[in-house]
Amino acid sequence: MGLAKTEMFTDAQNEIALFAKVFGHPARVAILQQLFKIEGCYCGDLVNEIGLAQPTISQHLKELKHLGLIKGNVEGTSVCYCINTENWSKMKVAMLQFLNQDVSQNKDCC
Amino acid sequence: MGLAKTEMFTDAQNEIALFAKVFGHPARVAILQQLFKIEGCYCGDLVNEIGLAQPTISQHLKELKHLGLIKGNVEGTSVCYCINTENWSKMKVAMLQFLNQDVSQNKDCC
DNA sequence: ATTATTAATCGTAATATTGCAATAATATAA
DNA sequence: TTATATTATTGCAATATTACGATTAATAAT
Repeated sequence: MGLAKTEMFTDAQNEIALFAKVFGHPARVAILQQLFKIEGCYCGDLVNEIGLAQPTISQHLKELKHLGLIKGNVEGTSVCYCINTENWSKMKVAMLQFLNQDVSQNKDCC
Repeated sequence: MGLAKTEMFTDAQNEIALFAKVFGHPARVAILQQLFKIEGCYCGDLVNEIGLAQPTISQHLKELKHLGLIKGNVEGTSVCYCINTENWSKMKVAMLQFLNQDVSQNKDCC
């Protein structure tokens, strides 16, 4: 199969999984960290910084953009990428709610 | 390939990616939510609750256990699963640090 | 116009993931 | 001991992911 049965789960569960999935590769983690750190965030800079091939970085950027976590602006032959702060905040709401769950009663049931 | 070049990234980046990856499937999200919600957390209960086949649930539980986020205790023929609260907290430290990043200066560089 | 720069896309190989039927393993009950 | 209940493991098919070379597209510089 290789394909998740998303119809069996709630929208909230699928949303969390989608966001988590995109964070599930260290290259995308590194890209996002770099975008938070650097103001000038050209694609080529990320290729140099991270060390994967240009098409590979481009592909990871596409996934991040597709989820709305970053945006890219064409500047001549370059493309400037940066965090989509509004959507990042929205993502955080969902993820934090999941991560901040607490065991209701007895700490260790088993 | 299909295989991440982990050696190019920091331990912290790889750790975040590993945790995120395990949250990247709605079934594992659902399992964890159920374990937070219910005290008696038998494997069979999860099969009924979630609706995937028993081997599939068992496999997802294995991954969660392998990362240390849950623990399982044998009780007769059943196995009681629950959140490993200590490790969950440790995971949260790493994930929150990543999620709480803030853009340093100008909100939208592009 | 030609050439250089930069990034996206295509095609493909290698590997990983998901899901389940069949089976095995383990412990309890009769 | 034999049957029953519960979970783990194995094997396999379908699909997804990762990575990159080759190419294309688009703009800028000469």
